Amino acid sequence: MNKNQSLPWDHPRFKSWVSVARACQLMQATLTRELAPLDIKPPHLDILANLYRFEGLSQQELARKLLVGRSNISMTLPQMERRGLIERRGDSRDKRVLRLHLTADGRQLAERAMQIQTAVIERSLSATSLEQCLGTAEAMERIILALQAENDEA
Amino acid sequence: MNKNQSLPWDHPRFKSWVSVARACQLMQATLTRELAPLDIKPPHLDILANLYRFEGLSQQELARKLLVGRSNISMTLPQMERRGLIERRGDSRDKRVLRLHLTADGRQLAERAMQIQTAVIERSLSATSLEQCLGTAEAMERIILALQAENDEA
DNA sequence: CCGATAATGTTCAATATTGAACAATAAAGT
DNA sequence: ACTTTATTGTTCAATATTGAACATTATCGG
Repeated sequence: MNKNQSLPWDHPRFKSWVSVARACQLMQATLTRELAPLDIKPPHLDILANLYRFEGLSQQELARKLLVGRSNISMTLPQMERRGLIERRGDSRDKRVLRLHLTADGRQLAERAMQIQTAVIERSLSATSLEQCLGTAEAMERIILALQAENDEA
Repeated sequence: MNKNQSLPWDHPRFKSWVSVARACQLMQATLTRELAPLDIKPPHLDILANLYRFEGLSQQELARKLLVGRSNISMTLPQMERRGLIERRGDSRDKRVLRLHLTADGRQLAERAMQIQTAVIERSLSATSLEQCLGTAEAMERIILALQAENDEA
């Protein structure tokens, strides 16, 4: 009778989420492989893409968007700066913050990397209808809200 | 005209996938926090859950299921063995492989951890209908197949 | 049987990630 | 003005993860 505890694998929502997690992991692995020729990894792409879209972000804001610690950003950015991909300029009003900007090289690399990422996504989702994609996105947004609410109280 | 290149954020599938990835990251963070009292992290739970379900797995098989390198498993398992959660017994037919088993403690911890995980999932997906969960799972399975096919050729 | 090839697990160096402690600056409360 | 509290970025030690090189054992072709 299994100790009166139903196994997780019998929960439909649990099983669904396992599929989501696995797909994410595989996507990550594929993206890592495809980005290798550019000599960057998914975390770098995340940074480049965010700076591409949101010019002048601070390190704190960037860390929050990427859901990583400040120390992570603080140790990763200098590498990218040395590679000439980004610039860090002090904010004139608040001497604590550093505002982040892409260089011309960084912007170009960002475009190439995002093109690769888009291609991978298009390939893997090509068998899924637009409607189902949007439905999935909607479900994910609800989950994101629920988890953010939980994380905020904690 | 943006260099004749449409931005990724305009691709509906791209945007959908971003939601998926973000939800996964948040779920991971939440799970990490909720598992802390048991003094384990998501990777350990993955191992425990797989051994709970598939008794006698080899390290290689486990690594493949979890999508991590063999070396990862090879460095993580001894810790769990020292904690008395698992056992590694040599296979009698093939002297290369080690077969993995949960101890009584390991099984108990696995149950508690899976209960926590299930609770987190149920909470975060409660606002999503079963139909939509299943629809999402179906989409994810298709994506998994596509990505596995890609990874296999490479 | 024997040599070549493949599979399994281990080790090691390189890299990534985290959280805590810290210094500098800003904001708020008095 | 001044003390307290918060915020931002950095540093450091601890931990995780990876890929390559390696030793051991299996398997396959002759």
